[in-house]
Amino acid sequence: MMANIRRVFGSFIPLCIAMHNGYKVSPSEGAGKFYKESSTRLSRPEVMPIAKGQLDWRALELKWQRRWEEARIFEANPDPNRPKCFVTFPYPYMNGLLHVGHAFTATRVDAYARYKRMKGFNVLFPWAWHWTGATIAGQCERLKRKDPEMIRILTQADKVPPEELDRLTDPVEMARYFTERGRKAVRRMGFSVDWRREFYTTSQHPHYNRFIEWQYKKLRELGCVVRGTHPVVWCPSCQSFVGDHDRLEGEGVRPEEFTLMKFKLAGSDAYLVAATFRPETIYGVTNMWLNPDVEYVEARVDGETWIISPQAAEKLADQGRSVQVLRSFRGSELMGKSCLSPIDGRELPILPGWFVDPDYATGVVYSVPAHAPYDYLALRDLKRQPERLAQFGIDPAVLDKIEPISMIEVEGFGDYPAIELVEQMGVKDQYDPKAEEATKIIYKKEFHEGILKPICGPYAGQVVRAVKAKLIEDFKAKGIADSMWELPARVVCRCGTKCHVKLLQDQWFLKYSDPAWKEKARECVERMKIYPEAARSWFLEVIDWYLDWPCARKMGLGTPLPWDPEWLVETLSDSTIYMAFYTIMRAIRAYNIRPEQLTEEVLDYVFLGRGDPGEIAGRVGLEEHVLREMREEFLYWYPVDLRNSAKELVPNHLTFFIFHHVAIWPPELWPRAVGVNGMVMVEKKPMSKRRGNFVPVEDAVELYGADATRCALLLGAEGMDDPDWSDENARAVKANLESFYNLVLELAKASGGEFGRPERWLLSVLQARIKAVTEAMEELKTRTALSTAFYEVWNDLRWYLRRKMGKPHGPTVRQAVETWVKLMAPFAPHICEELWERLGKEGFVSLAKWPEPDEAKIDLEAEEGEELVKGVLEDLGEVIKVLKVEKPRRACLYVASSWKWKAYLRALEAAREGRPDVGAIMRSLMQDPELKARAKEAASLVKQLVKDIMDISPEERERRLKLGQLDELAVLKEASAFLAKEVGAEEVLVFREDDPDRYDPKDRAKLARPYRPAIYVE
RNA sequence: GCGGGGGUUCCCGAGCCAGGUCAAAGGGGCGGGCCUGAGGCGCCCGUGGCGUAGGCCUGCGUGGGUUCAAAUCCCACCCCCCGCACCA
Repeated sequence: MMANIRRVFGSFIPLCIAMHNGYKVSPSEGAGKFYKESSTRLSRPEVMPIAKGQLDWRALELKWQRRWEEARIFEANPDPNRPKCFVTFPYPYMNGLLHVGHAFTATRVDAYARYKRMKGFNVLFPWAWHWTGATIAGQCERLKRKDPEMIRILTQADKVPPEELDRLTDPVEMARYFTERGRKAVRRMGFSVDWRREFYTTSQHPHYNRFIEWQYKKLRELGCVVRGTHPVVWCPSCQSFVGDHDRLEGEGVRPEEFTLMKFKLAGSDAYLVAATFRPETIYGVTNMWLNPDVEYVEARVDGETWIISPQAAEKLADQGRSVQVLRSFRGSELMGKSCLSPIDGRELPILPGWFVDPDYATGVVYSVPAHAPYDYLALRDLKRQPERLAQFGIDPAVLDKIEPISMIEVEGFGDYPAIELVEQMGVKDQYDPKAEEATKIIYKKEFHEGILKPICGPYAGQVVRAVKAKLIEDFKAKGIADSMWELPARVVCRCGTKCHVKLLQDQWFLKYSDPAWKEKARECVERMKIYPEAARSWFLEVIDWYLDWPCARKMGLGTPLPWDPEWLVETLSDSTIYMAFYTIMRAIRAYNIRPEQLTEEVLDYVFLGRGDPGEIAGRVGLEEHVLREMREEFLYWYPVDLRNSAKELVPNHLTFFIFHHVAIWPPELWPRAVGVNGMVMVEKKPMSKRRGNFVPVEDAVELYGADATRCALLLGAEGMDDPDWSDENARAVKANLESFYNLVLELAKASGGEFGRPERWLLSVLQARIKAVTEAMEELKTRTALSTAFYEVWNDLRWYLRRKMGKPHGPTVRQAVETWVKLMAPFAPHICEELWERLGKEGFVSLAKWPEPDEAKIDLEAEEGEELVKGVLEDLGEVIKVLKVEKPRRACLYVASSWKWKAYLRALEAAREGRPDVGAIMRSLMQDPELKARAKEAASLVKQLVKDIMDISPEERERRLKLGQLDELAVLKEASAFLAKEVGAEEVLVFREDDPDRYDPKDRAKLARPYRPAIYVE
C-alpha cells in the first residue's frame, strides 16, 4: 500500500528501474522475448520491462503490431449482423517518402476507425498507393540527367542510399521503392489497416487498370467525358506545355481570354482587331491606337482580313485559327487614317500610341479616354507635343474633335473617372508607372460598382460585372467581336523561350461545367456530413466555379483511355471512385481472379447490379457465387462513411470524388461524410524538401515512437487549422505518455481504501469525460477528444489522489484506470494494449467495448461537495498568501446558516430568468418570517449572493438549484484533515456560523455565504 | 485579384456561432517548493500588475460603434496561412 500521496507520484518509477535493471531489450528478438530472463517479480512474463526509467517504445510497438497482424483483427469481412463503417485516406503519391503531414491525416482516420471499432462497428480501413502521373517520370528524368537538386532531395530528404539511385531512374522502380518504404512506415504507425486490399495504380496493376477502364467507359456513356480544346501555356521551342515548375519566369500565370473588337478600316475590307478585357467600353470609344514604330501584318484569319501584330498572328495560329500573313508594314503607315466603330459606325481616327506593346494581345488598342487612364494620357501627350502628330502628317486639329465619351457611372467620380484620377494622382504621361496603377484602380472600381449609362443601349442601367458575359456573347453573335487567349504576364520556359497560349485540340475532358452534374454534386454536399462544417461552403463554391477538366495526358504513368489508348487518365482523374475497388480487392486475391476476368459486364454487375450474374460468370469463367459475393461485398461496404484529407485537396481531389460518385451511383451510395484538416507545419514553416524541414514518418517513429508521434500530431490542431510539428513538443508528449503508462500501472496496484464522496466524485466526473470524448470523436474533433481523454482525465485522477492523501479506493481507481486506457486506445493504441494486458484484461483493447456514460454514476452532491472543497482550498491559499504567514497554526471555517441558503436558492431561481432583480428577491423573501426578522442583514446578503451567482455558469446554477442545500458542514468536516495538510496547518476546524460554541475570536462567522464559508486563520 | 481559414496572455491552443460564467480551459516552456544519494520522472505553487482576508486594476490584431455589460455582436482597416486548373 502506498503510504502517502508523495509516494504515489514520487517513488514508483525508481522502484521499477530497480526491478528491471539489467534487462536489455533487443528489438530483433520480437514479441514476448524481450528479456534475458523472465522477470521473477512481475507476475506475467510477457509484459514489458521499463528499461532505464523509460519504455522501450520500439519493442513494445512492434510487439503489438505483430500481435494484431497475427490475430488479423483489422481484416474486415462483410458481416450483415454488424453495422459497418468504411473509412478512407486518399492514397499517397509515391514520388517520395511519407511525411508527418500524411501521418497527421491518416492518424485522424485511424483514430476514428479505432473508435468506431470499439463502438461495435465492423470497420474497414484500407490502404493503397498512387503512382499515376508525370511527376515520378519527371523525377526520373532529372535523376538521369544527374540534376544535383534532384539527387540532393532524393538522398537527403527522402533518404535514398546513393547506391540505389541508379535503379530509380525507372519510374516504376521509383514508385515501387517508395511504396515499400511507405508500407513499412504505415505499419510502424500502427494504423489499423486491412492489408489484403492493398494495391497501387496505373497499368502496372492490371486489376486496377481494368477498374479505371470500366470507370471511364461508364463516364463516357453518361456523357461526362467529352472532347474539346483547351488553352495551355506553351513553349514554341520545346513544343510542349510549360507547368509552373518548368518556368524561369511567370510562376502562377495562367491564360486569360481577351475579347477582340473588330474595327473596319475605312475604305477597306480589313479589320483593325483590338484586344480588350473591357469590351463594354466600346460605347465610349473615340479613336484607335497603333504603335507607329513597330511592325504590323495584314493576315487572313479564318477568312477575314485582320490587321494585328505579327506576334499576334503567330499566337492565333496556335489557337486553332487558320492564319495566313498577306503583308507586313509599319504602324506609321496607318497614322491619320480612320476606322469605324463596330457598334454605330462612327469614324474614328487612328493615332500613334507608343505605349502599345505588339507582344501583348493583338498590338491594337482602341481608346476610351473617359474610362481608361492610358488612353487619356496618350491623347494629352499628343496635345502637348503636336509636332509628334505632324511627323505623321496629321493635323493636330483632329485632337480637338476628340471628346471623351462618358459611359459608365461610378460612385465617387464624375463623368470621366479616368481623367479625374489621372489628374488627382498627378500622372505625368503614358510612360509614368503610375498610369498602370491608375488603370488598376479604375478597372476594379468600374467592374464591381460601375453602372452602364443610357448610351450603352440594351445594357444601360446594368452593373458591369453582371452584364459583361452576356455582352461578349452578343457581340460575338453579331460578328463584331472575337476572342483570343493571352498570358497576363511574361512567362519564360526553362529553355529561355518566351511562352504563349496554345489551344490544344481534341483533348478529353470531364465535363464539370455541366449544370446538371454540378447540381447533383451540390446535392451530395448538402446531404453529407462535413467536418468541420466550415468546409461546406468551400465545396459549394468550388463546385460552382469548376470548368471542364482535361482528364488525360500523354506522359507519365497511368491507365490508357480504353477508346483512345494514346491518352492516359491523369492523376486527379483516376483517383475518384477507387474506394469501390477496395471492396472487391479482397475477393480478387482470395479467388485469384485474373485481370481479364474483370470485364465490363462483370464490373457492371458488381458495381451497378446490371445483368444476370450466372450468365456473366459463365462467360468469364468465374463461379457465380464469387460474382455474387463481390456484389454483396460492394453493397455491404458502400457508401464510404468517411473520407478525410488535408484541406489542400478540397478544391481538387475531394471535389472530384464527389462529382464522380454522383455521376456513377444513385444517392444511397453517395459518400456520407468528408473530413478536412490543416497542413502540418514543421517548426512553424510549411514543410518542404527543398527548405530542408521535411520530416518523414519513418524518422518521427524512430525518434519518438508511433504513439507519441500520433498523439503529438493530433494534439496539434483540429478543424482546418495547421498543426505544428516540433521536436520539443514530440519529446514532451512522449514523456507524458510514459508517465501515463507508469501511473496506470501504479494505480492498478491500489487496494483497500474506503468508498466515499471523493470516489463518487471521481466516477461522476469520469462519466462527463466519456461523454465529451465520445461527442468529440463523432465530430472528428480529434484534438479535443485526445486532450480530454488524456489531460482532463489525468487531472481528475490527480485531484482524486491528492484528495485521498495516498489512500485511494482500489476498486474505484481500477475502474477509472480501465476506462482511461480505453479512452486513450484510439490515439495511443500500442501502449494501451500493453496496459490492457498488464491490467490482466482479456483480449485486445482495440476490440474492447467503448465506455458509455452511466447516468447512475452521475452524482451532483459529490460534484458540488468537491467544488466546495476546491473553492475553500483556493480561498485558504489566497488568505494565507495575503497574510504572508508561512505556516498557519489553525484555520477555522464557518458554514452559512440555513436562512442564507433559503436566500441563495431563491436567488438561483431568479437567475433562471436572466439577470436577477435584488428588489424582487427581497420582496419574495420577506414573506418568510425567519428572513423578515433579519431584513437588514438579508438585504446586503442578497446583493452579494446575486454577484456570486452571476459569477458561475448557467449550467452550474441549474445544478446547484437542483441539488438544493448542500450539507457543507459534513463535507468540510470530512475534508478537514485534507485541508489542514494542504495548507500546512495543525488543524482545520469547521463550525456552523450560528453554532454558539464555535471558536470565533475575530467574529468572522457572520461573513459566511453558501459555497463560500467564512474563514478565520491564525 | 478571387475563394476558404485565421490573428487570444512566453509558446501551442480553448473560448467567439447562442454577449455576462473570462485574467480567460488544457498542454508546453520557465521559476520556486517537495520527493530523490543525484539526475530524470512525479506531486504542489507561481508565471499581466497591485494587494496585511478570499479582493481590485489593466487586458484577447488596430481603430470606431451597439449594449447596463464585448475576446464574444456591427463597421472599417492591417497582418498571416491555404487553394486557384492539367499539377500531386
